Amino acid sequence: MAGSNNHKNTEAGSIKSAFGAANRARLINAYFAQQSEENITPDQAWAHVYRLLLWVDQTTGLGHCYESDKSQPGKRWYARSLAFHDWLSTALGVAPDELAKQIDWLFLQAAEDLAANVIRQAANVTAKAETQRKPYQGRGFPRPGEDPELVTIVRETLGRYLGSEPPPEVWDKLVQRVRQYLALENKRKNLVGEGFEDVLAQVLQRTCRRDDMEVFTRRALHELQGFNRMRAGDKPNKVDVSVIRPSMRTLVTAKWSVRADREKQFVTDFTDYVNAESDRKPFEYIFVTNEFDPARLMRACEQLVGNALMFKHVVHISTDAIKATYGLSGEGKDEAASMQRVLKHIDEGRLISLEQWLAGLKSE
DNA sequence: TGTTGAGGAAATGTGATAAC
DNA sequence: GTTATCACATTTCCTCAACA
Repeated sequence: MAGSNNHKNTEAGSIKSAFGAANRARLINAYFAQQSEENITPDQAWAHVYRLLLWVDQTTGLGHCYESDKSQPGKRWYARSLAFHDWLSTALGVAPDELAKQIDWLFLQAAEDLAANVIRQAANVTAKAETQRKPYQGRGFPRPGEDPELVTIVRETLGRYLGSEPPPEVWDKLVQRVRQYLALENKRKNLVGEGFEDVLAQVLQRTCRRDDMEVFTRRALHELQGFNRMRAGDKPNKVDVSVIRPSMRTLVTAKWSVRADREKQFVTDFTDYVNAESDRKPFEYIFVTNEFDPARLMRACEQLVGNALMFKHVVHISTDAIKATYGLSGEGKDEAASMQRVLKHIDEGRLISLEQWLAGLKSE
């Protein structure tokens, strides 16, 4: 935990970067503080990750397990999203229409902090903007936030229900609120990236509880025990999550989901790790993900370097969720085959659940 | 010593096109 | 007609140098 740059972020009510590392750490701590001790175990790890990070797709209302555009009604992943939603709400013990409120905790909290920050600074900002606009006063410059098209849409839709014409400031305010509402969803990306690493690190530490185990996030490779500095001038290679024990060094790449161009990065990162290794002892490379696409999972499980498998394990937040989501479907021929292969990897212990990985670390 | 702004890095999402 | 790939969009936070 030490080493994070807290600045003035710790005072409650004055959060500078709502989505930044310091506030994320604060929120994750707050989340676990309200959990009962007996709930913080490997078998509940998936639930903590999903409660903290998983969200509901705004367009379908269902738990997000695949890209939104492919999960629309009528498309192949809509059926699977329904199955996933069913599994998840059952597993968490909530009604399907209540799920949205039970998950996405980290984002909802951070968004609240962000909104509070905007309000706190609003007066300041408008005052500043006034002085900036002063030299152009009276020349009919566009007002900030002005959006005639959006106003037209609202006006035409409401039509005769609109009692009287609202003043321009009210239109501006409406436009601003709509903008903010739509923009909010885009900010999630920032949380799913580094936030996933933070949550994993906390889950690791809190469920394993070993004195001889250290967990780091985004630490430079050469600062980890037994890895050399790279050539001077090269930019340092940061490891998403690392688990250091006397018996083994585990380097983790954590990606909530995978995209083809990012798959290549796994191999180049691994090559860097191998080249930097200086203790002459083996280390593990592990991939933790919440990806549901069968082809992508299959490739990760089967990726070779030289003639050996690259990842010691591929870890999924919940292999039960995968099984439930795939169900009996599989429309394309290739896709059905990929699914079968992923299920086989689960049976054979190549693709394991977060619970299995944590239990292994704990009892080892 | 503290603040500010520019540029960089990193993340996922999306649309177009190529390949099968 | 589907899948893979590419290129780019969008957003935020971080770092570092310049400045008051």
